[in-house]
Amino acid sequence: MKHSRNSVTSIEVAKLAGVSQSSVSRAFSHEGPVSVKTRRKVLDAARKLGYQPNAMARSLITRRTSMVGMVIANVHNNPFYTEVLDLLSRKFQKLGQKVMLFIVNRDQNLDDILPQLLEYQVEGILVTAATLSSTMAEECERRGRPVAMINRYVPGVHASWFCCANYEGGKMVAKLLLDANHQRPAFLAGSEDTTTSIDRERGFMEILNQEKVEALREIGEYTYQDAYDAAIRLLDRKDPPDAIFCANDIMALGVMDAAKNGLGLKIPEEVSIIGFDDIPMSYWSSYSLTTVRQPIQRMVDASVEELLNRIENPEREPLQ
Amino acid sequence: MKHSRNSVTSIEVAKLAGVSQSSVSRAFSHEGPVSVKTRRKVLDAARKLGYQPNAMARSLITRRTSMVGMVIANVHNNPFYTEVLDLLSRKFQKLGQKVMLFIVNRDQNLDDILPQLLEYQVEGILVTAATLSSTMAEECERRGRPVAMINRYVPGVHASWFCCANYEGGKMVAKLLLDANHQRPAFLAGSEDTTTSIDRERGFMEILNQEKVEALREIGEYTYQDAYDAAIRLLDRKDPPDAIFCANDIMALGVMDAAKNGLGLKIPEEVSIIGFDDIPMSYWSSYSLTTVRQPIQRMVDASVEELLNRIENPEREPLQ
DNA sequence: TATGTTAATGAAAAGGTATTCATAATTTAG
DNA sequence: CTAAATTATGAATACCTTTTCATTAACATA
Repeated sequence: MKHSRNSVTSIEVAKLAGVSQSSVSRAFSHEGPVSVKTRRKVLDAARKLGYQPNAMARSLITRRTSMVGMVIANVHNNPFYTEVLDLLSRKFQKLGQKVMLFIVNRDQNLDDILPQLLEYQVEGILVTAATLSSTMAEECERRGRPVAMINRYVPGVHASWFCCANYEGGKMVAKLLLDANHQRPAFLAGSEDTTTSIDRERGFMEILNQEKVEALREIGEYTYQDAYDAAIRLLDRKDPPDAIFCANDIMALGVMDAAKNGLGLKIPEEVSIIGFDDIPMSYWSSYSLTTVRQPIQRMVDASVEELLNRIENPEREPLQ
Repeated sequence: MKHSRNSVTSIEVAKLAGVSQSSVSRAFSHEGPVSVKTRRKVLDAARKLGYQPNAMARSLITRRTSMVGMVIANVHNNPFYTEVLDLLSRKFQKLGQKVMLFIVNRDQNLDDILPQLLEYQVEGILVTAATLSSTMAEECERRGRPVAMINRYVPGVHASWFCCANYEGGKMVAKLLLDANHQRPAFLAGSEDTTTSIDRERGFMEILNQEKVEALREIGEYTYQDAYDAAIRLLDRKDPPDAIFCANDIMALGVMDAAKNGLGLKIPEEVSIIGFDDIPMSYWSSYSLTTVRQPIQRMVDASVEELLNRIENPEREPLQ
């Protein structure tokens, strides 16, 4: 099947403008010596023909693509990552980077995604809310394609990562609850294999253990419904908790609804609920959720800038 | 700045495998006659060197990129489009298409986005919740890059579009309200320049006009907060509506919170509220919103399939 | 065994650009 | 007004593949 995309090339533009192909190239790349006269001739001809440089051909010779890969999970069930995605995309756009997007499941293996990104010569990869195997991360780095991660990290691998202070956040919540005289806190974990949940819990328990306060524990899967169900289990026992710290906001909202509407409990009189993320919905008047804010804009800015910086200033001889 | 991405080429693989570069290419492209022996030699050598074909070089000669452009707005403030984005991305992935993503503002001009997509040789463009100028849409089509739109359309332009039955949905809601004996309905419009809001309102008003029922009207900007404020204005007047049909679900949630928490009204006893989209949050027990479902999966499937189909079977001679 | 078919291989070209190098045109300095 | 320095230009090359074409190897048929 012949695909004869009627693409007009720089040669045709050159012919029409009465100059060489080199001059066309120079007129378009905002560098290189071109007289204003030929530049004008070229741009005129280009407009007439609807010419536009071919980024594939250019990247072949410049060895640059201005493309980055973006791998993100949890977009559909966690507004926090929706916002991350939004901010990341806009930030990359503003800095002139094209984004090749892959949306995956949180627990999905990326081993078949990464090769695709590398095949398309992305210059760097940003991974969010998904976990990269250490071999894969190293493979990318070895090929000179830096990797930056948001809210994940791979121990022992040379990749940049940007997490908010999850551990400290957990501690903060524990102190807050103890100060408010809560006797029987609970932690509602997200998935067991995410460092965010683990670190928040670790900080939380650290303080509670220090004060010899025991805590209940339940697990959800980072979703509203899972959290709702877990909250019912938690609150329906003989010795229910008087405060629940949730691994993220979406879960906290599920817990609030379970307490309020499911069991008719008053919040915060009968049970306090605390989230993590500070998604827009936590402000909604049906919830007014107490939560720990993640500095999302700063995390996005920092990760993007680090990634682009590592692209522009590659470490010497990444391989051997 | 020399960017010496230590990329290993097919030539080096050929050398190591002791075959010609052509054979390397054939071994990787799952077509073409290759003996199992040479294929094995090639793949061995490739693995040893960490070789991977360069998609840029390939696309240059095949004139195919397997890349599509995706332009989407309202991702951060409307979960409906978050889900559209998620489903679209996964669908494209499943069909072997790479996605170049642009997240824009709803009212943003796409005139600087489209050239970037064309420059990178995307084979088609999918636009969602953003509006494409007719000249731009035609420009794409003229270049043989089909355009498909979800929930938008450009009159008189040869681009595919997929909207749910907004007009009929609006009529349906009006009938529902009249059947439930509502006397004083209101419509809360989203932005004035989106066909979704316009069409839903048109259907809604059509039925009300038929029955000589007058309707109140307010405008928000498709956001929770705007809708909240508009609802206060609407419900705080001497002659408040007894039912509010909102242009989308997110607005309906804002309206519900305004009615319930802001003004202490009972829903649905004192005022009925109806949304449009059927986002997950409409199920949440704090809301239990009545809403019109958009067949999101079908819209996504249809639009993607149509787009890819038009890519594979281009109209004869799109230009003149 | 000789001949005709098919499969496998390598050499070479093509795809559209940026860039180097040599040459030509222009400007500046002397 | 000439020499030197600078700027502008075009021809040719390189980037890394896929694909065509011609050639060779393998195989089956007569």
